[in-house]
Amino acid sequence: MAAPLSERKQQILRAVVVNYIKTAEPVGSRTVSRAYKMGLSSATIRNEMADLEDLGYLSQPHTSAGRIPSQTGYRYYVDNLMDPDDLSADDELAISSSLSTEKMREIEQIINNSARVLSSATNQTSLIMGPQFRKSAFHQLRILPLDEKRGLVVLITDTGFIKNKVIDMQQQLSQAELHQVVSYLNQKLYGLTIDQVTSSLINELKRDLFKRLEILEQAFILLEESLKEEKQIRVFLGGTTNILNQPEFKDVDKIRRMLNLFEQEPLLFKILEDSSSEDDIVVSIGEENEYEDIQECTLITGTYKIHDKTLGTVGVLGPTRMDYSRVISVMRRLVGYLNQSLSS
Amino acid sequence: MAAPLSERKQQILRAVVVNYIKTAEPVGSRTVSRAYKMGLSSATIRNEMADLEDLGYLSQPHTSAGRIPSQTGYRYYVDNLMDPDDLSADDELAISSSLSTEKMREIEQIINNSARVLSSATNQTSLIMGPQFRKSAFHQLRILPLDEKRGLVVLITDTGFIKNKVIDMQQQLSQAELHQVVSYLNQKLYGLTIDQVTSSLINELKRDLFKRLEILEQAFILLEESLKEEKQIRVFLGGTTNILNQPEFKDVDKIRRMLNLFEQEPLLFKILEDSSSEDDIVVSIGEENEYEDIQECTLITGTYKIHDKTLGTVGVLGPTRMDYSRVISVMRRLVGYLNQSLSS
DNA sequence: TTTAGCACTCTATCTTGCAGAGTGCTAAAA
DNA sequence: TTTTAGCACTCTGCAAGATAGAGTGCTAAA
Repeated sequence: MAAPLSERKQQILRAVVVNYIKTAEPVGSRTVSRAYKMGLSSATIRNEMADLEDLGYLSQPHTSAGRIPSQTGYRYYVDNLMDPDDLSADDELAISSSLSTEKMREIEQIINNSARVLSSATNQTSLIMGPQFRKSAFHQLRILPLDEKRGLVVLITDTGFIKNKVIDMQQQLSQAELHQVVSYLNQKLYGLTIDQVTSSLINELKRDLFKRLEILEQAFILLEESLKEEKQIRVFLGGTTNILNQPEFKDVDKIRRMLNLFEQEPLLFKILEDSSSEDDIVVSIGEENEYEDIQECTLITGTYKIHDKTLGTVGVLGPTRMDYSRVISVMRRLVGYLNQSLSS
Repeated sequence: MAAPLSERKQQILRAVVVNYIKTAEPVGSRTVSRAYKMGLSSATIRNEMADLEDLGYLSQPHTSAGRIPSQTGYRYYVDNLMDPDDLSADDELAISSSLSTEKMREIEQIINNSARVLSSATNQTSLIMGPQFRKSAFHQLRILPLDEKRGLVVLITDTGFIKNKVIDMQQQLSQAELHQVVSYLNQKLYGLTIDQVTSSLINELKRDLFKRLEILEQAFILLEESLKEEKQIRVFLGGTTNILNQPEFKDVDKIRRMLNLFEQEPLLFKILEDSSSEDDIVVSIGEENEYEDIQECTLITGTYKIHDKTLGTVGVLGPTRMDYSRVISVMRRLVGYLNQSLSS
């Protein structure tokens, strides 16, 4: 399998992949010899293509059709043959304008826009995992009295999350006492990620503060509920209808399975999390994906950060026949802008 | 058009509608005479059916096919012929258990669950408009100092919305001054709906308070942004893939148009708002819908309330061939539970 | 007024035939 | 030894017919 391909074979493989990505039609020897003038007749190309098929890089839908890349073929293309796609000025503009011009304070809105841009620039479906609340670090807890009976607990993280909850206070507490308790909690919790605020830690704190327990019970409930509630993180989708434009999804049954998948947020979350790496863009082709439902697809993922801390994952999902170099370029650019606009 | 139908014609019309809803196949005279033994031969039924076609209640896909209900036919059925569907114990349980058992604090989660239940119980796509922030009444505004340079503005409505925003305070303000300003605002705004807080009102308030203007500028921005940002209210969808099971959507192009519609939240919002009435369940059949995209569909809507105040709209969207009586029953029940669980 | 009977129409499906695209192989040319 | 031309062969997709089935409308009898 690791036998290095001759220069000529590489050129032919590239030609087939590029052509198939563009046309979605099996590529014949004539097409290759004509379109990519390398001074070879179709017969020669035919022989080479037969070799490439034996080596597992190409396959034939039926005896008298052209060749299409196999999964291994795509992999070889991505690893060795692909040349980087320079984004057009238009693309560049589309990405930057939809992200940076507007002053978007809401992180949710930024993510949503990103999903839209990513899907429309790639013509595929995009999935973006929202920032993971649980991985954020505890920053500040406040309790704001609303009236005699109620208060507002506010929890702020370093990544800009603000969680709040109205609580009932069964027992009156003086301003000073409240302040004292709150600052104790802040001191204990500061810098911990939400994940680290386990219930055992909460219990420990409760013991320390048991005198004021009744009032703070509700505040602890906020903490605990935050943990539970955010277990399923939102995954933002863009361009789910784009798969309908792909000829490989003209079968209604495949469409159904795909759309069904899109409705299962927790699963999408797992898929994204599993196949992504913090460092670079990851390309998972066909059966390289663990999840059966997307083994006819390619998933390309990247991660975005705020102040060098990984916040979430960005993904593009489409048929294995996808414009790899374009998607990768777009994603790289998008992630760049995203990092930049989140850090401000 | 208003000529009353004979009892027999009504029975036949009902038979055709019921049968077509069930099978999605044109209904022939033989089928009607056999299945609904009313002691008439198929020939007689044929004559009656020809009459019903002349009257506009039925139509024929082609000369030698059975009849299918026209839009007018469905309308007549819904208004005069339909008998109420008693929900099975299973359905009843499915609805109640997925809504009331769990202690769901988050309104978003309640709505989301409702959408799921509604779509799975009806096998159609469900749309639920979240509570309308803009129609909520202003309840309380608070400003909570976080540190020397920043504060948290909190806006609370009577329907339990809590909006907040971190603001920069360019200028130090004493606790007392802040308190004074905030209570002035609360007094002026209390009880107004968010819709009523127009920018002219805001400007007026700004004039009154112009001495502290710089600090409060940010608080006003929160108000104004709330107005803008919430213009497009979230519409929760359930069972979007259900349309794929409907034989009328076996055309990929129709599917695409439908799914495209589902991605346009503001449009969905308008559709729901326009065709709903506060009082009862509304059935809009085919071209009775204003929006071209759904003129091959039927939209059934209802509204849910909290303390007798209308919060949002619930809808079921599917082909005109839908099980009207079932959908209406399910929706009526769901809205009941929803009202109940929101008011607590 | 209802019914039986029959000719007619339309659709869906299956078969057949054919053109087009592309291959693999062989033998000749470089 | 490598490349090329030529040719027979295979497979698909499409169009044109053929056929069965369902259901109608009409007419004449009950």
